[in-house]
Amino acid sequence: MNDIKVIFMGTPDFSVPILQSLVDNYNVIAVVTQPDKEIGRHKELSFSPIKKLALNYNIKVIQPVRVRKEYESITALNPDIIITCAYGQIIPKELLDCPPLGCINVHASLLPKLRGGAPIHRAIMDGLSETGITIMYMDEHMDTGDMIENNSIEITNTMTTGELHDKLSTMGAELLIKTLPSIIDGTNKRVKQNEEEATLAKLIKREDELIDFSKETKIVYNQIRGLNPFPGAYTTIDNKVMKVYSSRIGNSNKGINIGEIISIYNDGIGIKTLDGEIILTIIKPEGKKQILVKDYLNGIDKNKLIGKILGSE
RNA sequence: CGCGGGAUGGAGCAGUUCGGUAGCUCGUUGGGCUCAUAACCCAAAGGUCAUAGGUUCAAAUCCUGUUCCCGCAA
Repeated sequence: MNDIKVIFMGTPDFSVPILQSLVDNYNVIAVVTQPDKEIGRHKELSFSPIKKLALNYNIKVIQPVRVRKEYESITALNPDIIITCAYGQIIPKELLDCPPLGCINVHASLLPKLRGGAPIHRAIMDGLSETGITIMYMDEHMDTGDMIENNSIEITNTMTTGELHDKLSTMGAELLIKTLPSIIDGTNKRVKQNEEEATLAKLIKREDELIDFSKETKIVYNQIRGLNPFPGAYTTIDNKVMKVYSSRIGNSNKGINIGEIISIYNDGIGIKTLDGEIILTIIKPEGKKQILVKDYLNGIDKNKLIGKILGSE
């Protein structure tokens, strides 16, 4: 059964372990990924992580600009099954109907919770205590198809998106390999999603990255760890952008102004929030590298820092 | 060549405007104090000032090229 023809569609690091495990166990005849992008300051052409892996194994790579229109090179390969994971484009009906065993998606949440493009970031930013992986059939809408199998994982209070990403990525690969045999021989489960329980995990936009200190401390804290390590939460200081990668919750009630620097600690700076204090511990000032606030404080006059307002333009 | 910031002992910075002794806060090492300490006191080690060339009696500083890092925009 392992000689069935598999096509994998995916793009970022998250989908790399999934493709790797497929390559190890099945006959992957082609990989579909996003087109090469000009990225960075000097517009260097960059391959997606999935393309790099595929090239290592000499697997055919297809990179449609719009897969909605350019699906024929994929259907022409007559795959038995298509497996997607964080591909980045909507799959057209023509493609969904093509493989006899269907189109299977590996999604990084416990559906119907957190449908959409940023389920890992949103799980932490929303302060959830649990998330997971769902293996599902795809349909014409975003993450709404019937569920086959899932596996949950606890989100601890200190976990970042980066840590959760890596755990879910590994879990997704394992669950897929465990589930695939039943899909191939037709003995798998098939459960409809409960629409009433559905939530959305929208893509992260620039405005989602700006820290709003007028929110509760817990919300700010979740935002910061939810955007670590990428793309990073940010605020401004002296009219310059400052990214914030790590923080802890303080217990001071000093200060009047939201966003004001109210305390200096050995390892961080305390900022006034709606209901208390958030202590920033890892930051990246504009033009600098990411540094511990402990180190940042060595180079500046601490007395001048007290009373500054962050995020005030 | 999209716009901008940056490179100075192990870390974070000042010094560059106006050329003239390598400085600060930490860390490290050794010693002291202390019941004790991440606290305090004393001392020491540690820097081709990213790199190449130019101007000059003299360059971290002025001029030119190069490399690397970062923010924005895509």
